[in-house]
Amino acid sequence: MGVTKTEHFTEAQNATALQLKALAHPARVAIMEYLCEVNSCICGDIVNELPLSQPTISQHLKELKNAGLIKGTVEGTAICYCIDENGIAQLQSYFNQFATRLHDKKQCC
Amino acid sequence: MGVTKTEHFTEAQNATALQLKALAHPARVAIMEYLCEVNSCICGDIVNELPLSQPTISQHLKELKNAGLIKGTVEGTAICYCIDENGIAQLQSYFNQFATRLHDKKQCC
DNA sequence: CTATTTTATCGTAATATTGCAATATAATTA
DNA sequence: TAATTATATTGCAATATTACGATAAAATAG
Repeated sequence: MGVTKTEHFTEAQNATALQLKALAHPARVAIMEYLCEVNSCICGDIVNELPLSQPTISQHLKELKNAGLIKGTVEGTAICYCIDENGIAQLQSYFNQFATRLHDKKQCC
Repeated sequence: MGVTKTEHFTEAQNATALQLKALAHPARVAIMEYLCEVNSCICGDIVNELPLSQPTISQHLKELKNAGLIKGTVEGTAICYCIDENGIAQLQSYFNQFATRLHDKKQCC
């Protein structure tokens, strides 16, 4: 055992879980917030900003990219990572809809 | 290695990551959506709704509760679990603020 | 008190994640 | 082409997560 039973859940539920999983680590939250904060599009000086090794940062960036939360474009020898507004918009929409549906129906506890 | 370096990130970043981690599994997304959908406050018939064993559901409920996303009240031999609107409000606010800050600064990619 | 019902916990196997040193790859420069 | 710079990949050890059978605990009913 120990393997998530994705086949039993809806596509949407699996997709949502994957997107949230990409943000379910403080380093990746920190990367997203840093990319959001920095005006210009910042490349691998995330490595200088965070107290993690270059391979570890690279791995976290890969996960964020796979989840559609950031995108990277080659820029000389460096790579320019920026936030993918689409991914954020999806999460924003998910929680806004959730909250709306929640207020429609009274909670009992 | 293999242990998350929480001490290097801000309290807020760690808290956000923990909350998102609680939702980073399709079963827990499904539980939240089920609790949201069901008008009355539903107890352990989540077990009947989802294709997972009772101990597994119980474990997932515990994680959601620890993260402040649901709350449970004893009701006879059963337990009534409902969504904690506070937790959802926090996540909703996080992504709304993130999106707002994002639109203020131009992205380059 | 005993049985029943409902939920939680324990123990454990299978798998996934995290982090980094070492190394590889890709683009540029000399 | 060779050296340099920036990033990615590999391999591995430590730890965490997922799932469930077995069992315990809590509340009620008889």
